[in-house]
Amino acid sequence: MSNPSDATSPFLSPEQKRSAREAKREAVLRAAVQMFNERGFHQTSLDDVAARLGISKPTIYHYLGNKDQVLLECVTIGLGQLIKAAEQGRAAPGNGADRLMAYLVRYAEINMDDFGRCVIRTAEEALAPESRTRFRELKRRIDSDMRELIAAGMDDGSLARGDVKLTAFALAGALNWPARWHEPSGESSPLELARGLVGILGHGLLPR
Amino acid sequence: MSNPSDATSPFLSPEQKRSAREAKREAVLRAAVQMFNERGFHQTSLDDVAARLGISKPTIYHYLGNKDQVLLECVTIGLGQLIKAAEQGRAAPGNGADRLMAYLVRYAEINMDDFGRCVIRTAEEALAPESRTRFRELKRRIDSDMRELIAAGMDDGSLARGDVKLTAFALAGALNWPARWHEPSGESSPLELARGLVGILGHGLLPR
DNA sequence: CTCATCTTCTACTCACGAGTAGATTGCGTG
DNA sequence: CACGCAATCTACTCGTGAGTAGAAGATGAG
Repeated sequence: MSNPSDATSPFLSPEQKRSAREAKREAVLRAAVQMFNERGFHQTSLDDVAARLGISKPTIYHYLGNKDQVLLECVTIGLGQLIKAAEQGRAAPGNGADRLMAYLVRYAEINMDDFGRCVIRTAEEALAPESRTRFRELKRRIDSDMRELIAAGMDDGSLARGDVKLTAFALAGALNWPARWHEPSGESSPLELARGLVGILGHGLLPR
Repeated sequence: MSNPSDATSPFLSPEQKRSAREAKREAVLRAAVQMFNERGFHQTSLDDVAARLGISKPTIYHYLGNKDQVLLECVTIGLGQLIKAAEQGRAAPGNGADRLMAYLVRYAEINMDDFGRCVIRTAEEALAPESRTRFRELKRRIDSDMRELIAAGMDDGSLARGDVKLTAFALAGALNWPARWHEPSGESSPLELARGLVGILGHGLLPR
């Protein structure tokens, strides 16, 4: 509107510059997270990441402080998606069980995506102490979100009563695991898989 | 019996020497796996492991070829325990569901133990290519063991029918996860936790 | 007694990769 | 025009840790 550079012009407004910078930062994170997921954090040097983007290592340092921060940003993005999913889950229609299931499906899907996979595959020890603390805090938040949804479902009678904490661990484990085995190029889509897993967890192994 | 060195003698028979050597090898693996679990593989140098045992690094190399082999041996031990558990599970009394549940409890317990935890916490990328192949083979074996038990239970009607492969992934995920969060020094014992988790998986989230 | 073998050590080498110094180019502003 | 700032590069430093060379002490065999 008030911005005079609607068309393709080499003269960028301050706002455009900011978002260009932001886009580059994100491109670095995206490339990094994919390589971390493919080859592992310790097997991926920042030189490798730079090469993938056709840039040099100091450029990465221009956008991000150090390798630890690159990883922390990646997992923070993934955890942010999970937090958002919990908010949406709480607002979903239906009873407690419906809301939990909606959340769980989304949770599993995120864990098959770039940043979500990174959250699961990242061992805390890989992070520097302060980053590790931050990582733990966010994960604790995710855990408490899940427990809250579970407890609500047990309270309204739409879920079987049981140990909330243990249930959360069982669900998290089952739905985190795809981050380790699911091949993005595989036959079945993340959504199908997510629904399948949640179905199994909902009904249990034993016949009804 | 025929061995003249029953009492404590500094003169060791060939057999004693062999087992002494074996004991040292195992001590190295035990120390290594504990440190890998605590601090992570990449954060643990063989100098660290040697220091923990009060020996020097070349001594480790005297018993094991290289760091990769140390890790491979550790996970192989863990996977061996899981294979053994499957054999015992197949021989357990009761119907298919009973056998599966017995196996699952044992499976979860192993994953809270030193070598089992290492299996779960070890990312394939950490291993050298040939070791990685071996690791994959063994894990595939574990997976097929579990699927076999599941399929048998579905066949005899003691388990609900469903997608065997997906069910195996859901169970494995839920029961592997404790390797990441369970604190050996925690309140509840591995056996209790294992039973709790298996109970949840058996009955499902929804009320019956 | 001597020689081979096993165990262990001290003291290296060497590659890799995180992180930095400092130059360069180019745009935008006073 | 000159200066500052953003973006990017080439070419380093430097620590760490895997793996090795080679010596030294014990033990047992011929």
